[in-house]
Amino acid sequence: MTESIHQTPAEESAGYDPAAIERKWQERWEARGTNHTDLVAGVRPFYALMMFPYPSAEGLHVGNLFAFTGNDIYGRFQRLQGHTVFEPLGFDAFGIHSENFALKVGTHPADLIPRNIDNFRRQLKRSGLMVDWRHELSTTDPDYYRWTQWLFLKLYERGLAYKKRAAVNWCPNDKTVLANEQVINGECERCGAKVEQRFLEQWFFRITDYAGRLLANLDWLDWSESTIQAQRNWIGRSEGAEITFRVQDLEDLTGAATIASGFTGEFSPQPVDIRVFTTRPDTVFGATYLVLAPEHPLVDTFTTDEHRDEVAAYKRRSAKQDLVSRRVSKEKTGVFTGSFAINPATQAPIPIWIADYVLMEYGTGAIMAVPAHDERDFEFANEFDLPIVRVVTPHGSNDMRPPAEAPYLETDSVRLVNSGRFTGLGIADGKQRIIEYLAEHGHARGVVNYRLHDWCISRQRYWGPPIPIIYCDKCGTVPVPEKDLPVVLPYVEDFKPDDTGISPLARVESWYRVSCPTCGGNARRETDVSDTFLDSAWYFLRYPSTDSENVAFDPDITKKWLPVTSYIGGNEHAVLHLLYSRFVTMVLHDAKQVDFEEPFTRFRAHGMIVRDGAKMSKSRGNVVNPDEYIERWGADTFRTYLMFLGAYEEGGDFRDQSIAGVRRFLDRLWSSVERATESGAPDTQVIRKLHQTIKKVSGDLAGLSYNTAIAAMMEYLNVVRRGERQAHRAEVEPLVQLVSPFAPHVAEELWERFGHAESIFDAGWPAFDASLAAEEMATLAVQVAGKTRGRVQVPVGADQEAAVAAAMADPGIAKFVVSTPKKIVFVPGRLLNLVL
RNA sequence: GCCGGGAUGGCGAAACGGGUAGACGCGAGGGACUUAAAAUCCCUUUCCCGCAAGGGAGUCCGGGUUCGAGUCCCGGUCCUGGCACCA
Repeated sequence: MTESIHQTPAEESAGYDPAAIERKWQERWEARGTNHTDLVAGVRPFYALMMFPYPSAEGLHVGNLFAFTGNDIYGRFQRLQGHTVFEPLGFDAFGIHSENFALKVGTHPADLIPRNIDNFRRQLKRSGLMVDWRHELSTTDPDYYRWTQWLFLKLYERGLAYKKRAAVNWCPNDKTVLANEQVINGECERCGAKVEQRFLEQWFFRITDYAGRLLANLDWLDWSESTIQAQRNWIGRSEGAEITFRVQDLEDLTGAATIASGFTGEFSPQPVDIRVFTTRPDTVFGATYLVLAPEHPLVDTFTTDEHRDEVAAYKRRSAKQDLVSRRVSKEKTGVFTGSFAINPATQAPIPIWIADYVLMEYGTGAIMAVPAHDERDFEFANEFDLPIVRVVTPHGSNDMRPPAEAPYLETDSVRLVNSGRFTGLGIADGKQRIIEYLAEHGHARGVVNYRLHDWCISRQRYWGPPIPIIYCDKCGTVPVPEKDLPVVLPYVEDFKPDDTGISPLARVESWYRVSCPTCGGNARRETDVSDTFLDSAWYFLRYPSTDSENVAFDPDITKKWLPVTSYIGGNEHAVLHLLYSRFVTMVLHDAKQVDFEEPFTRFRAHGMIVRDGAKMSKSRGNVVNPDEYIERWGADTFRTYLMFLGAYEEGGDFRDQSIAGVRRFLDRLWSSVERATESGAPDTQVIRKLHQTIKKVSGDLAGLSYNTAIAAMMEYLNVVRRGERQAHRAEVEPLVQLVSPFAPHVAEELWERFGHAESIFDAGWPAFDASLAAEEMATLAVQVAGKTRGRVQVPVGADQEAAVAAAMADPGIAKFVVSTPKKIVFVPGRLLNLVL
């Protein structure tokens, strides 16, 4: 029992030897298959999913481990509660990150990635996750991306994949397409050259067709509120109207328009209508000019000869600008087209301009400008001396002058002015009545717009799954037949993007030259690869079916295991990854491939872990390398510390000094178990505290409140050990179970020392006795006139009378009660307030 | 600019339908054990006044509601994450 005093100091200070124990149990788990999930026979399936990592060359980031540990604890807890838990892990290894890194260090990604994955797997295994490694996957594996390509075909079949010309960021120096993240202040992140806009034919998925459903389901999903909000904003529903403005006197311009558009056929004197989208149809009387996006297809048809050069120059200029800096620069530029349109409300002719502050991608690519009530229009009107007409004013104000700065008035306390028969109406009424009025004359209709864009999945890059499409001279676009999948990404020595602006695969003639699957004639493959987000949009469907060779996901297994029971990940993926996964799942649902339309029943976003108050980054030199810490403190300590440093859903601050406290806790637990006695009876007060602790920890784990669960266990252990008392086995054995999700290795070891042959993770979760968990005596805070003056002990359930008597019996309290209380506030078991 | 999250001791943090502010841990101070140190164990530790008993103040700032506010409401400051000319 008191062996420890005979140990060498070094051994004693170590408390227990994590390295030996962790090795022992990791080996034993592997040998016993402890972490294997019986996907077929397992009862009460629980799919505990974590966002799979991108296997970087730097190795596992502590942020990954923070996320995974939190998920692992939750999974282990569910297992202990009787679920069959499936906790798979894989690698998101395609993409521009890997490719760029490989370029930088001069390795081939196909060589680099397996090394990185090996390193990640080693690190992950060391950290003691309950992962069933038999279901590991990598998105770069042809057995995986074969089905990514299959997924593309499913979308294509359903008309949800289409090709169109779209702008990309182009670095004229590196001669390559850049992702938006690679453009820093309008310059290439690598060489600093000014980035330009280029147009390429690209594949898109029609996610906008699903905007309404993607939005509506957010109402019932059990997800972190912040994530739901982010998705709502991203989908960006706005209600408004499409209003049609007719271009005036087009007859006079048609000759010019015909020439400009290269139109050589028969002239037909069709009037030209410009449709605009607005959320403020109530302000149509204040629309004093129209603005079209420079790339709007109608621009040339009504640009007058006089303005043709200027317009053409402006279009060239804005086309040259890269996508990012065009958004960043707020200066208003634009040119007049020379034409006028009729405002359908006022019948007045208003000038038509083009300007790059109007985006072709949103709405109709054209707006009616109401400079009095829109900040951007206001700036533009001031820049170019365009008229400003006030049409909204606060109640009771007779101010008809144009506002000095643009107030975006949309409240209950304003009314319309200068608006003909609608003057005097409120905003909501005005909107409705004006739409109705314009609609009668065919000038308007109510519409809903989303800011969500279709998903561009083409990447003019090498390191990704080739898009399974073949272009035939005769048959046109032909999807690769399913039986020919996968379209294997060839090993290409020179995968550097070049000045063609198209994928490196376009240089590999032996690969792209194929015969048409339909007619056998000359054909070539699509040489773009798909977006990494497509790889990760369905990986959760693959995990349970990694053994299925002939289907992407086995129908029976999928029915049993999906949708995912619990998904935990970072909010950096709140929008793209989670939205794309939802979209893909909905499509598969519509294609009768799965019987659910939402992939993740419950999602929780974990927080971010910083160090010494600042985000970890290589440049700051404050990156935590998990290996070092596991080496020094052991995986159990490291895991528990990560969970202790802050609220899981909020993140926390990593402090080197604080980790020692967690290690001390585990050391104390160890020594208490070592010294525990089985003779006699446990202390009843301690047992009472134990049951309270079980209750508290169970509740905290269910709510991911790991930090407070750990605090509760520490508090309990302090009670057990108070005054160097020897613990009874019955006092500490359940504590070992409570600790096991956090510190699985040491818990297994102690469990074995208690004489159990089975894994602690198959032993269930300790139950608490509600009557024991309840307190006998309550401490009541006593306030006199709202100030806390003392506390008294009363039996639980004591009534107000008893509480007052107890309070008045305390002279320290009674002395403040200088008059008869006017009012007594009594909260049973908590507080008594004597109001004088 | 818009949308999230946040601000609590020397430090990381607790306080979950408004009800004992600071649980738990780190650090610090004191003590025990030791020839000594480390480790371990015990005590103290929000701040101010006081030898003490005790008293006062206190959760970013300013108001408000309430018997009672870290928590709710109004206004502001700062930090942090995301989006960004979305009509």
